[in-house]
Amino acid sequence: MPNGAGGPRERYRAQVRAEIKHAALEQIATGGAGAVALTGIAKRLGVSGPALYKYFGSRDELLTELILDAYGDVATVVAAAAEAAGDAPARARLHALAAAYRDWALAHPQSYLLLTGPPSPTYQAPPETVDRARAVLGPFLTVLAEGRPGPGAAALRAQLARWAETTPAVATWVGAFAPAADPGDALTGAVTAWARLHGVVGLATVGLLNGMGFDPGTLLAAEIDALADSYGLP
Amino acid sequence: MPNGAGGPRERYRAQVRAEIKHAALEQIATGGAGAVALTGIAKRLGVSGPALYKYFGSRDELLTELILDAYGDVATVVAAAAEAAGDAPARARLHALAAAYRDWALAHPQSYLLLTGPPSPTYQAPPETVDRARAVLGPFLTVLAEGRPGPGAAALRAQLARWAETTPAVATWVGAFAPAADPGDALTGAVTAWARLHGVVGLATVGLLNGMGFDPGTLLAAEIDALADSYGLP
DNA sequence: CGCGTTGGTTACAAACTATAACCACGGTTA
DNA sequence: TAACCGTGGTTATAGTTTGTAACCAACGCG
Repeated sequence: MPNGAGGPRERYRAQVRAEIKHAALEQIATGGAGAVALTGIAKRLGVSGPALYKYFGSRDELLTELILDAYGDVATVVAAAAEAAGDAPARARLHALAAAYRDWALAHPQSYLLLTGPPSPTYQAPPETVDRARAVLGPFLTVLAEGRPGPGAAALRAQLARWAETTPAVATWVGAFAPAADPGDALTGAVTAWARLHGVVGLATVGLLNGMGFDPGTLLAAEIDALADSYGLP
Repeated sequence: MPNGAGGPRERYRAQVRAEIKHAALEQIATGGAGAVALTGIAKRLGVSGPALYKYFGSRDELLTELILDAYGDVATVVAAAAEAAGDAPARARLHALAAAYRDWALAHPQSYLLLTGPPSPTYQAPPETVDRARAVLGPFLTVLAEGRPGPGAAALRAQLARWAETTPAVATWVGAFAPAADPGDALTGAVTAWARLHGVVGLATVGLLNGMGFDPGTLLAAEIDALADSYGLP
């Protein structure tokens, strides 16, 4: 029964795995997900070639773990922002969450691309990613549950309410982050916020906003403010 | 001076280039941009290997051309929607433009990913893409020039107005699509619409919206409607 | 103190991009 | 009409990449 520390072999194994992931993250930061080459990592680590296959079964397995780590990072950052925002007005808290998301993404653009783009043709996203994504969106659920969607979102709200009714996992998820709220309202807000975040951040990380004479943060702030308006957040 | 038809050599060359691009698009449709393998295309075309280098200098050069073609396709589709919408109310026209964009993206998700994601580490986006992107956004400029941004977008509007003032190409662009409008207002609307489009469509094409119990089109409609609201479009 | 798991190596297969050298056909032109 | 040379095609080759296979050494555990 391996405890947290484990034997010395396991400790070494964990450390080497961490080093591999660290080197892979450097590759990603410079060249994107496609630049993660196992041989390159091996060279950088001083070992050679197939040794890495003792630690990761394949390149995709390594990428999967990096993706899950990245999701965890952004979830942590967003949760910390929610914590730090304390009991500020809902609109201010929403802006804080969005800023945390944006800052993380713009600080690690290639990692964000890792989350939002299929890195390799053979890669298949693991199912755990949906749980991680829900963890990221949780705080938004909490904040937006304090408002109500406008009439234009009625159709969306109906679909999401039905989703929450028919899928227990979703109901427990929204229950965990917005206990007293109407699930349809909260989900509508979170999904909309997600789309607006990705709209700005996705374009920015890909570089399509470069040279357009405005700051992505300004655009995102406007988008989030409009969302707060239509939700009637104070 | 090559006329439209050109000599027989040029005709043949153009046809083979088109066949290569067609095969590449099939590869993209199934496996994404990373799946474009020159050897695979060569096999499919019955020729072998390096023959393709007589038509495209490199894999990236082929991808570049595909990207420019895809931008052209989107621009055409959106322009056609603007044409078809005729003189309907501005809100209806905006929805028509957004639907055209969404339909194209969801019909060719991998091509959309080609536009919005760096396919390979070595790839460098060509400068023509910005012109193409502006052509796509043009009709949005026209429609949204009929409204005015809300107070929450004041900072963004100021930055974009300054951009239009300092960059002649931008001024002529907005002048072509929204002659009588205030550039800051029109640009704010187009950029915001672009972000909302990409927010929904980007998430959908990557598959992150799968299994979430709602239709991306519904979300996008709500987003566009909210945009029309804050712009005061009839 | 030895035994076996674990980590590491080299060798190899397969796929890919890209270059080089070379051949054959066919359109253009004298 | 006939030579020419440019174009498209070939094979051979170099260099990377992901993986697998076989083998070796060493370290930790009982």
